[in-house]
Amino acid sequence: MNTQLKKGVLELCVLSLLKSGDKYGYELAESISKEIAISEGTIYPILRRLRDEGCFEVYLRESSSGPPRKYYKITPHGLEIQEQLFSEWSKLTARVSNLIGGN
Amino acid sequence: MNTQLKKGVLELCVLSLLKSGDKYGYELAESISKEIAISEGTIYPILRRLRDEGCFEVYLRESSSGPPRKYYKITPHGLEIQEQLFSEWSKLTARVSNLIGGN
DNA sequence: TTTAGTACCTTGTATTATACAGTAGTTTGT
DNA sequence: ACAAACTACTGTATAATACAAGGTACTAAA
Repeated sequence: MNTQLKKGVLELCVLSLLKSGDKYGYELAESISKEIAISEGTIYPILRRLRDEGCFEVYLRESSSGPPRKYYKITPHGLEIQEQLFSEWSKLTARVSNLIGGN
Repeated sequence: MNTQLKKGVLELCVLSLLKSGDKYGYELAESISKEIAISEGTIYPILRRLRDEGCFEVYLRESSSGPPRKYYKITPHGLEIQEQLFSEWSKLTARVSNLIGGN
């Protein structure tokens, strides 16, 4: 799938998925992969960036099936960012529709 | 508007707009600006790239209200690219919807 | 016991589309 | 003569994803 089209969208996906509960990186990568082709390594830079921007709190939890998992918990600031991004995404898709019509 | 979300989309817009008839650069910039905020200089690198990839033929036509206009005429190859891009864009929007649900 | 495979996280380099600001030439109106 | 709108172009910067590689932990099979 076209790389460029995904720009910014994965960020929205990550934030949105975390609205419904804490998740760990690998889990997010798996969920997103089911709909959108991404290489696994793609997700971690996004998580780090968003964490650095204060969108997440992070904690470790042991797993019975592998190494400890790093869980991401969305913060109020993260929620704001998510809403803003979602709003821009919605606007953009609507406007592109206007522009290109049925073609 | 979020810069990253536009990546790849402007290309789709340009190609789609040219399906309904030849247009010149400034005209495309104006049309797109009505829906999506872009600075005028943004459009020309896109046009050059797509032309280099064989999506357009180009011709000059004098204008009575300014310097000569450079018209872009989409080629069969350009049409293919447009269809492909449109298809990917449609898939992406659908899949993002799946992923983020109502949130 | 060794090996393979899967779960999980990280990082560095490359790619590439848009942003922005600036240049430049033409025509019209004042 | 001058300003303003019209039209085209370019160079530098920014920033998100791709990809590859590496590393640790645990499990199951050979």
